[in-house]
Amino acid sequence: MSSRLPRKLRDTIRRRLIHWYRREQRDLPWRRTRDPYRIWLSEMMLQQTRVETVIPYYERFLERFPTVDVLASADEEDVLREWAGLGYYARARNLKRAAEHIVRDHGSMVPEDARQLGALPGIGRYTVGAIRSIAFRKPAALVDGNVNRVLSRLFAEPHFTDAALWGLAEALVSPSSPHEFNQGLMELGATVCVPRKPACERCPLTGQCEARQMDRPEDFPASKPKPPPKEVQAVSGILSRGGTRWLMLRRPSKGLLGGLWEVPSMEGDNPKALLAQLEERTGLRASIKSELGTLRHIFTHRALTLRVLELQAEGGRLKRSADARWVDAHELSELPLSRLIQKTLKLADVHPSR
DNA sequence: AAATCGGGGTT
DNA sequence: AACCCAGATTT
Repeated sequence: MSSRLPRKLRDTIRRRLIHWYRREQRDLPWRRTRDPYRIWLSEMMLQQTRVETVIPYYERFLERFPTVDVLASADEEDVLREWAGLGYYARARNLKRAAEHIVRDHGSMVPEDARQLGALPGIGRYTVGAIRSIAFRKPAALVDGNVNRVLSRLFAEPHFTDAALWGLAEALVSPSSPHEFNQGLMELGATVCVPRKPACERCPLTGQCEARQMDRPEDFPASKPKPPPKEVQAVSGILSRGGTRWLMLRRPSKGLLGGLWEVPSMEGDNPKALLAQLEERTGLRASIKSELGTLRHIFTHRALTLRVLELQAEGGRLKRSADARWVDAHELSELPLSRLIQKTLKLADVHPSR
C-alpha cells in the first residue's frame, strides 16, 4: 500500500498538515497534558462522541478520579455515575477494569507497548494508535471516522478497505511528530473536511486533494445505507412509598444500559405483565394507579415508545437484593441513571436532589 | 461481515 | 429526518 504513495506527496502532506495543525488547533483540555492516563481517558470518552459533549464529562471525571490508582480502587457504580448521560456505558465498565489491570500488572503505569495496550478491555486498534502516538510520541498510525473521510477525499476513493486505510495511515504518519500529524488529520476532519459542505478554501491540503480537484468532496467516502432503528414498545411503572421513596432496579451488567438503574420496566405493551414481573422479581404487589404519559426515545438501533404508569402498592415486602432498592430523592441522585430514565422520572415529577 | 451499544449536534 | 461522531466487542 505504501508503494502507491510517492514519497514527495507523503512529505508534502505531512509538512502542510502539521504546520496547519500548529496554527489552527483548538485548545482542548487533553491537549494541555501529556499524562497517559488523561490521554487514555479522553480517547475512551471520545469514542463515537463529539468533543463538545465530552469536555464537561472529562473535567468532572478527572476531579473525581485523578489517577489510574484512584480509578482502579473506585466502586464501579461511582464510575458509572460520572459517565451517566454520555452513553455507551461499556466504555466506563471497560475503563474501570483496564485500570485494575494496569495497577496490578503494569505498576500503575499505562503501558507503551501496542500488544499490552491492545490487551486492555475497551482499547481497540484506534485507541492503541492514539495513546501511543499522542501520549508516548510513537510513530503509530490511527484511523477514525475523520481520518477515513480525509483520506478518502485526498485519494478520491469512495470504498477504501480497512486494510488500505490503515496501510495509508501507517505510510503517512510523521515519524518526527506523530502526535501532531494524527491529531492534525482528525482536527482537519472535524473542523474543515466535514461530512457535508466541507470548507475546502480553508484546507491546507487542497493542492493534494483529488476529490477537490474533481470538485466533488462530498462524494467521498460513500456512505452505506443504514437500516432504520427497530420500533420497540415498552412500559415502565413508577412505584413510590409515601411519595418520598421510589423503587429502583439495577439492570444486568451486560447489554443495553448495563449496570445502570431504572424504574420497573419491560418490553412490550402489557401493564399486567409488568406487574407480574415486578412481583416475581421483588416480591412486591402493585396495581395501576394512573397513566402518566408516553415517552419517545431513540437509540442508535432502536426506537422506543415507552408508556409510563404510576403504580399503587398493594402489599408484599421487598426481597433483600443488591439490585432493588427504595431510594429517596438524595439517593436517587447518587445512582447512575441513563437519559431515558432521567426523562421518565421527570415525566413522573420525581426529581433527584443533592 | 453484521449487529450491538447512547446520546446529541448539524444540516 | 438523516447523518454521523477521536470505536470496541460480540455474534
